[in-house]
Amino acid sequence: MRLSQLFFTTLRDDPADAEMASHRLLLRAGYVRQLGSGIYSLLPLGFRVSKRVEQIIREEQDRIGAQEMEMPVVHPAEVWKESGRYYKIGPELVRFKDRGERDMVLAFTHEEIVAILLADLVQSYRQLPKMVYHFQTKFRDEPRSRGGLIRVREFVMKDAYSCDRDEAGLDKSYREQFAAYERTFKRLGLEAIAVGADVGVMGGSGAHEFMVLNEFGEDTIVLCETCGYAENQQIAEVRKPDPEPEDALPMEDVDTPGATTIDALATFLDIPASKTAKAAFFVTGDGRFVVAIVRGDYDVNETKLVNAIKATGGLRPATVEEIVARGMQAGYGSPIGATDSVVVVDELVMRSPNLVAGANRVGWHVKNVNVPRDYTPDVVAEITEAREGDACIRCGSPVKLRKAIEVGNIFKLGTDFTVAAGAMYLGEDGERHPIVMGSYGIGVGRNVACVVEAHHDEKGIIWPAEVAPYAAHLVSIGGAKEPKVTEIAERLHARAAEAGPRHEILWDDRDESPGVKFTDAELLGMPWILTVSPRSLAAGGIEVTERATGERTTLPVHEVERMLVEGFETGEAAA
RNA sequence: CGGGGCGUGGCGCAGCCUGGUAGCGCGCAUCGUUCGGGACGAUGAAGUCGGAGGUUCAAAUCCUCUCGCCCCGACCA
Repeated sequence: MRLSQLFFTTLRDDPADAEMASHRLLLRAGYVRQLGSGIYSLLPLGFRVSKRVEQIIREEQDRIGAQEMEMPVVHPAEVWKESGRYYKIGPELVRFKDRGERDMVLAFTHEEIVAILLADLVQSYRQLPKMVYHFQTKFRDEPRSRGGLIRVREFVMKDAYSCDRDEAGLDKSYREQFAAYERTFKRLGLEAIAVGADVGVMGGSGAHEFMVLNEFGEDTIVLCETCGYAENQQIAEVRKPDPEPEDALPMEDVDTPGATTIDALATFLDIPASKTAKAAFFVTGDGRFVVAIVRGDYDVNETKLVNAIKATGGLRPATVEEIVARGMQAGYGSPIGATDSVVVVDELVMRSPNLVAGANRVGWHVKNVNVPRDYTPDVVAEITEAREGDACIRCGSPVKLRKAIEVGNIFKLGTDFTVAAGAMYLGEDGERHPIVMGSYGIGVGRNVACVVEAHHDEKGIIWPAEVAPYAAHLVSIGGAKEPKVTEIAERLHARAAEAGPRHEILWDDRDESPGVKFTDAELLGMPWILTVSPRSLAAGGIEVTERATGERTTLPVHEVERMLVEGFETGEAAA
């Protein structure tokens, strides 16, 4: 490809609205352009990278026997009503009416469609297992997109679905996908960590998320470097030391003016936060009022809380009026005397004696509160957020908390979707059974951005060879005045093109100064930069620079021609 | 949805407070000189100042509404 012909432009200044390196570089180097919030165009360079990423994913899916297909982006809402998710998912699911006033939705994901196809196609256990996948656009009207391609509203996802006879089959499919993901991310040049994850609105019995550490990540993962334990903070548990045993003392009101926070309370009474109880108030999507109690030195983990009370539609913080209406006082709250509330108490509070809790009176707390002596929990569960330095649940070493980006996930779905769609098969036993599904997603654009996050320097992108849009970037210096240079550049360019699509190179044939060309070459990030100039020819041929290391060698023209055809990955260039 | 910020040629920005009819750098076009690390000179093109309404003799500037984008939070396979 001649750079002079390419549909793109590089920017000399950093775009104002790009905080992450990947976003800034992809914009500056002319790989993507933004159309709206969370909506992007892939320019030819970005499109090529995207296709290379897809190809890696495809090869690894094919390797485990998944079959590529394609499902639609626009669905009749009926399908989503049957599975129940039409009502379960909020405004992220885009709804509209077609000309016939029929309810329609934009594809949020494709479990429903697979389940319908299964109901249609599969009758017998002999037809199972099956695994299918596609690369298809999803639209999720997220409340807030951010980070360039990291969190967008419209994106292409590889979503695969396993369809098995039973749980054992699902386990096998799940393990195969797990392994395929490990190979995929390795080939993409990403260090992805598989962490245990919450199943969320997908339901099902188990899930892993593949996470890449990144300070701009939206998830926090809990890691143990000693034993390798890794889980999303949403579900991660840690060992909490047993409190010192004490005899339960009688409750006693204590005047605590202005102490509306745990910090203020602990300071005022000169006690550790671990001797206090913290109350948090929520309202569930199904309208229940929830008081969650954790010890003052911990925070409430909302995901765990949701799971503990099986709250459909999630949680929102309660308003002051809602709290007061149930006999409690924000800032001085506790379940003592509360009415019309679901009281969820963390297990650590249950075994912590004589805590200071709210008196439900402004300015007052109560000392020596003991549960269940002083109030009755409706639910006792582990609902705290793991903290940096807490003891690993497995080995007891201090854990680390790290921000991370989710580059892929795998879910054991079970039979919810197939039961809803009536996707049953006739088993060897002569009985009808629901097909057992798993679902496995990888966001393509997010992975492109993550590759750039992991592979760049202050000058620009450094593509791993397997995802680079072109095999090499050819810089010719001297322009029209140097017919010999131009002739050789033409030849290299043509030779690479003849060798096939994966060998194609990008030739900067513009009439620009060498400085501009080198700068752009480094910004664009092809793994190899080939320089042909009067100087290089005098030195014996073509200057070959490895983008990642900056190592340079000058090789004879015929040698470079050979490499263009046979590939650079073999490593001769650096030798 | 709550909080904060920003919309002025393709990109980055100034001008707004204190109204007087739009400017800088880069980029772009033409010509010439240059040519191994974002060259130089000359000439030139390009802006409904996000949109609507209002105040005023006069609005990029003041007021009201509105749209969009970014960041933090809420949210989130």
